[in-house]
Amino acid sequence: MKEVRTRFAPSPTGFMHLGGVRTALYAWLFAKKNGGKFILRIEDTDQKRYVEGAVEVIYETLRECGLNWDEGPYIQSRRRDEYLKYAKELVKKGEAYYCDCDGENCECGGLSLTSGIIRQRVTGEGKTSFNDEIYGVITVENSEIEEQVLIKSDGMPTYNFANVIDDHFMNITHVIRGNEFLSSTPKHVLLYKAFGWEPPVYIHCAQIMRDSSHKLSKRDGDAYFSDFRDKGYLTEAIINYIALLGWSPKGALAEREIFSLEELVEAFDAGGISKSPAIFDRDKLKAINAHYIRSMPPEKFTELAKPYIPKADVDYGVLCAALQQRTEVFSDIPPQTDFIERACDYEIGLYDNKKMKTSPETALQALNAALEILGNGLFSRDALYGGFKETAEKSERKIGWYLYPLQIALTGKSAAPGGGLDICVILGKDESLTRIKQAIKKIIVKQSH
RNA sequence: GGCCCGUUGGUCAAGCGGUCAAGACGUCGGCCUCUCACGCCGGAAACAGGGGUUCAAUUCCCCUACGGGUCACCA
Repeated sequence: MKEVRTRFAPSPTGFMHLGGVRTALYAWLFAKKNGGKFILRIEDTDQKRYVEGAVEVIYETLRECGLNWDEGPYIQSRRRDEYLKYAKELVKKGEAYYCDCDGENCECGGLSLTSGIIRQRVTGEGKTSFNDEIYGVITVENSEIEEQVLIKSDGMPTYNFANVIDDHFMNITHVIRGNEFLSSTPKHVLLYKAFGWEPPVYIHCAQIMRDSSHKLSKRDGDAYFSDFRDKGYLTEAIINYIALLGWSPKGALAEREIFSLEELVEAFDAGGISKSPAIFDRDKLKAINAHYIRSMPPEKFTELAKPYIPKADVDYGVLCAALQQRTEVFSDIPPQTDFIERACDYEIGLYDNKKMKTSPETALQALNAALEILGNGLFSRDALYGGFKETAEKSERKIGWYLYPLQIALTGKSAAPGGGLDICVILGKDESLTRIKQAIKKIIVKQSH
């Protein structure tokens, strides 16, 4: 059996697009699943489009995602003479010719041989067909295929030519790429035929879309892998989601959707790649990211969350435990923890709560009680809870009647990462007492108006 | 416009001639509860349309509609 060899062949013209990451992922998974090799090749034959630093971003992204390449990176621009050599061979065989400027769009201005342009010769008769693993047999009339340029006037090969030469000599067995190349594949097949080579197996993947009629583009602001990583998404979650966008496991695994990279290798199967484009769903990505966050060890969450939390003298253990269930993306943390530095500004109407049966008036009583409970006895969650419970029972009120106002007083927010009691423990005794006193003063001042 | 490809709930999707047409996200309702969440339970929601083939079509074929890709000395 021939060794499976796949490749990822991006051009360094920007940053890593999510679609590119997905293509790389599928190619990598396919190679690993079949015990083969994954090759990286940089297709930089268009010098005008070259973007400084883009190559490094490709390397870093692939490494960060765990998609390590077994060979390469091969750089096409450094192999230009190779391509020219094979183009000349085709000319010798009569399968290609120096551009004679008959082409409508030819710009070599009658320079003919000196233009340096080499085109493939295509007889307008017959058909060319190939088998795509996803789309099946595709056939086109040769009359539809143009006599494409192989070597440009600057001596560089075109994509279509370099791609074929490299895939052949790098022994690529399976070409996995986006289906924007589906239409140019017949040209590639014709080139293989001209050389007398065996074409690889083709696996074309449908695009990732922003909505039903636009693909996810760089202009949307978050089409890049780095956009998501910078917003606080976990790379495992991004990879997991991307894998499922356009591919799904079959049979017994059909209902499963949380996969580590290793598990994806195990489950991957090209037959599960879908023919139709998939719309990128931010909510779903977020849900998967949330799943990863919630199931990570608390210590790990604390470590990753710390940079997003204001530095202060608080109980991080309790805070992070509360935050972990409330974080879908790390960037959710700052707006939840802004109360740590000081209680947020609020209207005393916030004390009105139908379910808790509270109001600014009752809050005054509740906070005074809290002052007493906090002031006496031990400052621990259990001790405080006992204190509030006892007080609540004596007064025949629900514990929330005391604790909800406490939360407001401490945070100034109707929604906080934890109830009043938790916030107390997080802030500590002194800070809590200070804030309660301030809150009491605030209510009294407002009410006297 | 020519050529190529696609079309199951709002989204990702399972299904590969006979199913009450999975599951997840989202959404709605409920439970839990010191807020908000988490968790749990439940609901609404789909085979683009029309012809065939067949005892039987979501599944096979054709047409239409809609969508996408491609028609460069870009990849």
